[in-house]
Parts: sequence; structure tokens; C-alpha cells
Amino acid sequence: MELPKVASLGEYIRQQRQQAKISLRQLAAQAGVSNPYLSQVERGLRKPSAEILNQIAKGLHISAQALYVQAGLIEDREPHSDVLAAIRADMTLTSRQRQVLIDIYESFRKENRADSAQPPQPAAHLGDDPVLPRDGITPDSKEG
Amino acid sequence: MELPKVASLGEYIRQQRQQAKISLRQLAAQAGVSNPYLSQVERGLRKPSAEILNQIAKGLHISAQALYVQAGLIEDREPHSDVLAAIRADMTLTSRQRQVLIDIYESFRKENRADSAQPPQPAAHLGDDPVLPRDGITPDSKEG
DNA sequence: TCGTGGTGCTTGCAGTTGCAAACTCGGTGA
DNA sequence: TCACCGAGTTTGCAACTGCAAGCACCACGA
Repeated sequence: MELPKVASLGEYIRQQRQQAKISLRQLAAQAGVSNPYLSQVERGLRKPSAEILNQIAKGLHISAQALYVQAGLIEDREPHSDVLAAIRADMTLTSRQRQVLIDIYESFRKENRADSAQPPQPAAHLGDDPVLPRDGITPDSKEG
Repeated sequence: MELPKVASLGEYIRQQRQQAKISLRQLAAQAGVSNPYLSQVERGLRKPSAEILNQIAKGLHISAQALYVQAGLIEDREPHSDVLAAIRADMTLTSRQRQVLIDIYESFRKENRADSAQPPQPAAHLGDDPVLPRDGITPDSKEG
């Protein structure tokens, strides 16, 4: 795919700028970028780097992530569930560990889907085996 | 975190890659970038665009935001370690499954803490053995 | 001693980013 | 009518990204 988002990225920036009631040159100055370049970005003629995006976000006093999402550089929400997003974002894990958790999680979901269309039923044959050290874990078995 | 910025980005990527036990070329292939360029990025000779960063993150199975933070493109105010919260909030899992995931996650973290003060260590001995559901899981452990 | 296949690194180049300078257009005052 | 000012835009260029091709090195087997 081309970059469908880029077009809207510029519009989004321009929109935000106009809502802030500041001129292109003003924003350019606040963001520390040149005004010609900002002009081109707003019109979708250039695809700004993340660094520039970051500066523009600061100039607009909005979150950089909002712009990254607009630019298609970040998924608005992680493609799958929040669990996967959280696992992926957890920098205290090794990639190997991450992969294990992801594999297990996905297999759980697949299993739940496969067993029947029903949501989470007993389906314990997987989780039945403690498998791992339970130290001071809070069972927290509140299933919905 | 107390991590420097762009300079450490390359090191961080290399570290993550080596922990995943994959070669530079492998990661380059998985990320869809050229291996010479990835080499330069890892050595801090080039500053990758957000798009490339995004692809590298996918190749490493880590969140793009983690890399953006490393690159100094995003302020690190992401509540990244919400794995437990996400797991607990996931209604598609059975409580058993939840418990398994939590156990594993806790053990991973404990292990990383115990092995040394450093966050992510090889620590493959846990992740290496799937331990779990061999139903439909694809461990996908594509290591060397 | 070769050849083969695996690392990672260097080089040269096409394409892009981002900027400085200069431009157009509309409004204001003498 | 001028000159001036500020809005956004166009142009030309240095600097950079990212890739293809190829290099250097090492381990292994014939």
C-alpha cells in the first residue's frame, strides 16, 4: 500500500495548527523546523521523519503518538489484544520469553475458539498443569 | 529509563537481536531491511527512520514504542509493564489460563531479576522448554 | 590445499529529507 | 500609485537514508 495515512497526516497537523490559531511559520518556529518544509508536510508532499514528527508534536502541544498513529507508524491499538501489546512492550523480558508468552497466549485463544464458539469455559486441560513455580502469585481467579 | 538515547539505540537493537539468538542477516530478513543497513544502524552509524524502526521492532517481536523510546522519539511515560493487568483483564481467557500466564510471566521476571541485576538475559532455559500446551502451539523457535 | 557457507562490514548509488533563498498573493498605510 | 508586511508556496541543493553488490574473515569438510 502507498501511504494513505500520510495524506491525512498533513491535514491533521494543519487542522491542529489552525485550531491552535497559529500561523505555519509560527508552528515551524516552535517546532524548530523550516516553514517551507512544514508547508510541504501539511500538504502531504513530504513524509516527515519521526524526529520531525516529534518536534511538530511538541510545537502543537500534542502527544507524539497521536501523530505517529496518523502517520501510520504506530498501530493505534496493537493488532491483537492488549495482552499481546503489553507483552511486546515489556522490556524486562527477553525476546525468547516474550515469544513463549505470546505463543502460549495465542494457543489459549485458539483453543478457546476451537473448543466451541463459547467464550471461556472450564477448558482446563491446558491450564491444569501448574507447570511453573507459584511463589507469591495472586490467583485472582475472577472469571467472567 | 536511565538509558541514553540514539547512541544506545543500535546497541539496544543488537542486544535484543543477540538475545533472540538470530543473526544480523536473519533479523534483516525478518524486518524487511537490508543487512548492511541494519549493521550500520546497530553500530550507530545511521539513524533509522520511524518506518524502519517499526519494521525492526516487528522483526524483534517487540513493541515499536519500545524502540521509539530508545531512539528518544517518544517520552517514556508508557505504562509498559501492564502485562499482568492486561492478562487479568482479558475476558477471553479462562481463569486457569490466566493463572498459567501469570505464573509464567512472574517466573520470567523473577528469573531475570535473579540471574543478575541486568534486565534481559539469555535465560533460555525457561523459555526453551515450552512446558505447556502442545496442542496447537507454534513455538516458532527459529534459532540458529 | 582448496571450496562452501556462515558471520558482519564497506562501497557506490538512487531516492528522499529538510533547509535557505526567493517567490506569489492579499491586506494596510502614505 | 507605491512600499511594506505577513500569509503560504516553489525552487535548488547539501545531507542523509536505505539498498545492491561485493569484501574480509572464520569454521568446517573433502
